[in-house]
Amino acid sequence: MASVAIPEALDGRERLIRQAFILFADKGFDSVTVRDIATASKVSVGLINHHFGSKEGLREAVDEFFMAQFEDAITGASPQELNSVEDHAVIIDQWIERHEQDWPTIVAYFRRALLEESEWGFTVFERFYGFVQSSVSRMDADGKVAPDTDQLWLPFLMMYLELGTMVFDPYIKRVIGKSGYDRELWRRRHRAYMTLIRRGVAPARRD
Amino acid sequence: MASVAIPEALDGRERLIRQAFILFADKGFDSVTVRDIATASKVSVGLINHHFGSKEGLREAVDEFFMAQFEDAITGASPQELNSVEDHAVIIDQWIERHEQDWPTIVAYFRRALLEESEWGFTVFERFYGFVQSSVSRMDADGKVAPDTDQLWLPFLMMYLELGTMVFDPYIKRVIGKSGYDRELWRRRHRAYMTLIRRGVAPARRD
DNA sequence: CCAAGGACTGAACAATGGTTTAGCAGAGAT
DNA sequence: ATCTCTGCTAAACCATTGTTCAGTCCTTGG
Repeated sequence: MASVAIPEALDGRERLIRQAFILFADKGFDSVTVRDIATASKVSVGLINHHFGSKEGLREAVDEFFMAQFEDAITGASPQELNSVEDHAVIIDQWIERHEQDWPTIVAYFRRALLEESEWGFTVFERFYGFVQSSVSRMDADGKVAPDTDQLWLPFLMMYLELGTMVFDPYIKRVIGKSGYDRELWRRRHRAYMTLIRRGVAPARRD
Repeated sequence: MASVAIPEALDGRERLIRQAFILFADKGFDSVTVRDIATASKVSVGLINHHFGSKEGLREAVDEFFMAQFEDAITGASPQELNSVEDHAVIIDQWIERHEQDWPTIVAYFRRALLEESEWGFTVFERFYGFVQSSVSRMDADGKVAPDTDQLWLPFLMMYLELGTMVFDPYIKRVIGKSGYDRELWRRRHRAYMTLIRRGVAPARRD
């Protein structure tokens, strides 16, 4: 339901990948049986092993499928000019905007991958880290961050704010009834995030 | 290895709970078989169903066992006086300090619970949220936070910083070789966290 | 001293789920 | 027209895993 329907026209292999993507995102790799996937894709069980060798092989194909989108998004966004630490958040926001229709599935899949500690999940984490880290150190070179900033932890903490929003979204849904990526909520989150990064939580010092 | 060895003297029931706690934390509920647990606990498979009815029953017992520690920690810390938003972080730090010897297992279990979205995981999340939320609004009443602060998101963002440190610790280990809860690293994280909360990342404004 | 009940065992059971395999249909090449 | 390769099917296979059950041992109460 979260994602766009899978075109009937695609061949079995392609349907399997896309359907498995949705199912893995929704229930996690272990909880989805090959029979579930086959039925939902309207193919026979055997086809999975025929094309991918094993269930694990299917996972790899799905990871690749997902990574293609992710990679494209990262490289597509990079060339932009970064003027402050806040900018990288803006880039992420834009990416989310662009992927709006299947964002829920992407979040869910990402979430699973990160929490299942698959090799691939680590790759994604590392890549994201590199992205945030380099923009922080570039900003530092430009004197845009406080001199006593911890260059090791700041990037991690900033990642936690982004990744936390993904990983804990199911809980946000239960606490306030809507996804944190809901239009209005997301806008608010953006402002709150920016404010936190810009000046922390303390009241403005009256100088 | 992460946790203290289980005393031989304990009866089967108790050994099962503690051993399952460690195994669940390490590999996740689904990936641990009842035989694994039984063998590690030096009892027979049948004993699990004898005491807990089912594997699921054992999980509940383990959750309870875990919650007991958690609860005790929360209530033990609450009465303290809170003078700024930073203080709740200090309380958390103290708690971690107190649980040092089996902290790694606690983190791992917590992590799993959140991933699996068990009913219980939600309870823990909600409880933690209540804790952070109430301290933020109390601080607000005392004029300790900026007036335009987003009362909904700030607590969540602060939670993400704490929970992110737990949930992504396996990745931290792989990126920098040590756990984020490693003595020295943790100290640095504490400072970085405080700085972020206090004044964001921008250089001090020269007034 | 005997009966009862609870902790505990280990073999047997039944279901689940990933994999294998024999075979079918259709498209393209010879 | 036949051969062959490929996508695909469905039944059968078999290891794994949670659960059940008959029975042993030991402690406690009468």
